[in-house]
Amino acid sequence: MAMICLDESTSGSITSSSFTVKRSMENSCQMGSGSSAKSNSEIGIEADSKKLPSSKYKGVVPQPNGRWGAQIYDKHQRVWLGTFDEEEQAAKAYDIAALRFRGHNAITNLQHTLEPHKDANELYFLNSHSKDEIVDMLRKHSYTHELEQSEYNICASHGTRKRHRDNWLMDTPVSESELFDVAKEYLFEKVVTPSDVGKLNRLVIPKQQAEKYFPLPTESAAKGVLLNFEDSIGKVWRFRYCYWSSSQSYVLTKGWSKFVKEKNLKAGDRVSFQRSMGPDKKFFIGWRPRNGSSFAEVLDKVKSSATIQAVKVVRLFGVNIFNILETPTSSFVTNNI
DNA sequence: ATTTGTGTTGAC
DNA sequence: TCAACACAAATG
Repeated sequence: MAMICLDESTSGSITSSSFTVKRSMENSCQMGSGSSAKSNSEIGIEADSKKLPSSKYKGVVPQPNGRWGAQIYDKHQRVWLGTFDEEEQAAKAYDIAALRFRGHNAITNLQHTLEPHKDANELYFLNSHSKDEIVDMLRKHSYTHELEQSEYNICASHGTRKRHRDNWLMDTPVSESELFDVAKEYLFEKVVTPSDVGKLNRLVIPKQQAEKYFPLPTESAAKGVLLNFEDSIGKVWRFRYCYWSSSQSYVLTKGWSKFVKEKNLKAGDRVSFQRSMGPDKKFFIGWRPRNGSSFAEVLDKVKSSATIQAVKVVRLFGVNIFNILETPTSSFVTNNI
């Protein structure tokens, strides 16, 4: 008889009694075991069942008490990301870990909106911390707070580059090619004027920057040239670039209004330009709202520092992330801002 | 007493 | 890699 009782208990009926209350509210009936994932996600599990309900989210596993665990596998090993009240919280935790562990192409549960500067901050934050640090934050449910804290710090600490000790460009498992095959040099940015976004279909490039970064052969100055610029989502924009002798200014003309329209540029917004550092020398264009985070401002400031050799901007997760090259003595050292 | 999250297994 | 499951370690 003892044997029978043990068999019954191991199947879960005893322990289930204490927690089925909450779970029974959330779930309903049980399905056949075979098919699983998709169907279970919408249907749920029977009230009295000893079976735990599968989550519809990747990396999310049910807990006996009705809560949800999050886990991710890395190097043949499970990494526990903590437990959460809500299934979606666990899913989000997995997503964050996936982005940190596997890069921007990682499959995630939630469809994250690609908001330019907000994402840049978060991705920069993610890669400025070790996997362990991110996991700790997730397990302690402090990730969001830490992230907000860091955004404040980034804006508040402009010149100081002490904040992050870990150099993600040096020790991160993110593949080097993934980072450097898209390395870009930050050139400059302009706060667009009302007429830059008006009906004139032109953007005035500040003379100094224009002559430095977009040199225009005098023979083609009036006629202009066509320049290609790739934006943060990989779309290529073609603008006519020429010199207007009447106003003695360099301008992007044909094609510009289309960019203004699609990006919904408003006066006061910032447009930035980058150039790939490889042999190809492609141009890139970016923009951010008037009150966006001040990465570009940081770059402009830190670039004027004597020890700064160059500012590298790399594209990661579809956004631009920058890196400083400086020469303390003779050797190169890479650092975070 | 409860909850976490690890040990383990088998499917993909 | 991944999640299902059982249960020991951890926690209150």
